[in-house]
Amino acid sequence: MTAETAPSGYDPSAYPAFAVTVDVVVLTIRDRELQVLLVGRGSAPFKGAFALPGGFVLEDETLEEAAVRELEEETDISAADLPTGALVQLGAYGDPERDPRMRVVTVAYLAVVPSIGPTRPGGDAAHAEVLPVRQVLGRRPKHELAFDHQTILTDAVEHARQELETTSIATAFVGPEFTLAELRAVYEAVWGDQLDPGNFRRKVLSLDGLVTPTGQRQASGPEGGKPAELYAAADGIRPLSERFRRAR
Amino acid sequence: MTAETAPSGYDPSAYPAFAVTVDVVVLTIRDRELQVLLVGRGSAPFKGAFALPGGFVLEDETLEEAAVRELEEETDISAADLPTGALVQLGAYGDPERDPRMRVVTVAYLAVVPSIGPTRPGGDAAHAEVLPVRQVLGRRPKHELAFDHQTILTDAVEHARQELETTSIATAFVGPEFTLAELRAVYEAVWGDQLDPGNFRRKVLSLDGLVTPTGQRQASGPEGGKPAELYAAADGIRPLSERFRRAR
DNA sequence: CCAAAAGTGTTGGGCCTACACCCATGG
DNA sequence: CCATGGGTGTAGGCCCAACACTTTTGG
Repeated sequence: MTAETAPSGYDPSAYPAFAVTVDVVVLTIRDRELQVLLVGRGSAPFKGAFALPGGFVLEDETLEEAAVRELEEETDISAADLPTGALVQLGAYGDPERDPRMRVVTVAYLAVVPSIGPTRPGGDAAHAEVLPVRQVLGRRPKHELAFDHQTILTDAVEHARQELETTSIATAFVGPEFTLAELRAVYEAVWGDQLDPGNFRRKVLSLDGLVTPTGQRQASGPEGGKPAELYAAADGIRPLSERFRRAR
Repeated sequence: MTAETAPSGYDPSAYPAFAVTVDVVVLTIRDRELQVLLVGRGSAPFKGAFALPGGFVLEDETLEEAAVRELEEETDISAADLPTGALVQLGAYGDPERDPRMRVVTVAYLAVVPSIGPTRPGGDAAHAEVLPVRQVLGRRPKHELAFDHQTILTDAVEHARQELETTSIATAFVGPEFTLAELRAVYEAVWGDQLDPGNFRRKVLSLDGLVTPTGQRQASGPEGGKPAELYAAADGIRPLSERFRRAR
């Protein structure tokens, strides 16, 4: 009774033991579309289904360190490539039934990256793929993600949509230098709507510390057009001075 | 190696065992001020310090069920009193050093209630008190909350401020019937600024499904004044149709 | 010169702030 | 009748969506 009412004064041998894992939702823009990194499961349960990359939290690492480690183990993304704030916690998922074998509480993270290079299938992950979020979330029940990862992905996308409005997270989707058209494509992909290029430009430039001009210009594409100015993101992902309003 | 890369295919005896707890930040408005329920710790570590109410997650309950149970064990609040959405998860806190005795991952919840009646000190909680958030967060390091609860409380308040803008959570701070002045006092207490009564009224009434008029009027207070109209909240805490903007 | 994309100007409308003002009550 | 708070009216300003227009490139 005592042991159940406070995380203190308990007998260390009397608490229920849980496994704690992290799962990482790695989002990127590919082909002007929001896409997510998934691993195909090579063993039961959910053998053959896709799942989010993830794994156990080790004894002496923080939850965030575990998420970074999983990311580094399965992709070519290193911690140094992740600006502060490009990896955020989504929350804990701990339904007793979420893993049929045992009680596992997982802590989900959202990672936003400009691109996903070669992946390293690790552990029981047979292979890794980058798939459009729209396609994955539109699946019929029998083809859903393993465990409760469908729910986690849904929450992650909602979180990303929200953060676009309040933080500079959009810059984590693009490289170190980018055009405003590229940045606009991020908002359009994540929000799923079209933005006016002129109004977008004014809005972005009016927000303190979202982007800074580099003075450089990018060569025009194959279709011609005026060369775009290049911009760089501010260091780290920070709250915006003012909300970037999503159109209704 | 295999066991570390995915929450599957592992040997159940090979994973690191963690203790998992829930901690609940119970916020309410008292004396026109945002206040939080804290328990005084009766045993080491942090004996004598205040902490958030919380405790172990049991083998067969969800994280949210554990949070509700803790709430019911230490206060007179029952699950039935909590509208859907008045209890939300804040996230997981799992720094290896957060509990000096062992590895504990805690999942923090935010509960918003109209009032906190008599409390039941349980377990090693010597006593419970409701204290102003401003006072608790303003404390010097030596008088801070136990564990990382200072951080959790800070995050909870920030979360609540945010949710006032985007959801109908404000109605969870007041009783089933309330005047717009009472509701306005919630926003003022949580945001820490003054709102224009007239503009507040128009804004609240313009938002779909935030409040519905009961047709009743409340008797005037001791100071006189026009009797206020009474309103009821919509069922459950829901996202607002439009953002309730916080003044800068 | 034409198409295409970047970037700038402009305008009308909606919302919001800051008040002034009226209403209904207790003392 | 006065103080107090509830509730309504309204004018000015800011922001923004929409869209026309200019600029600069490739072909």
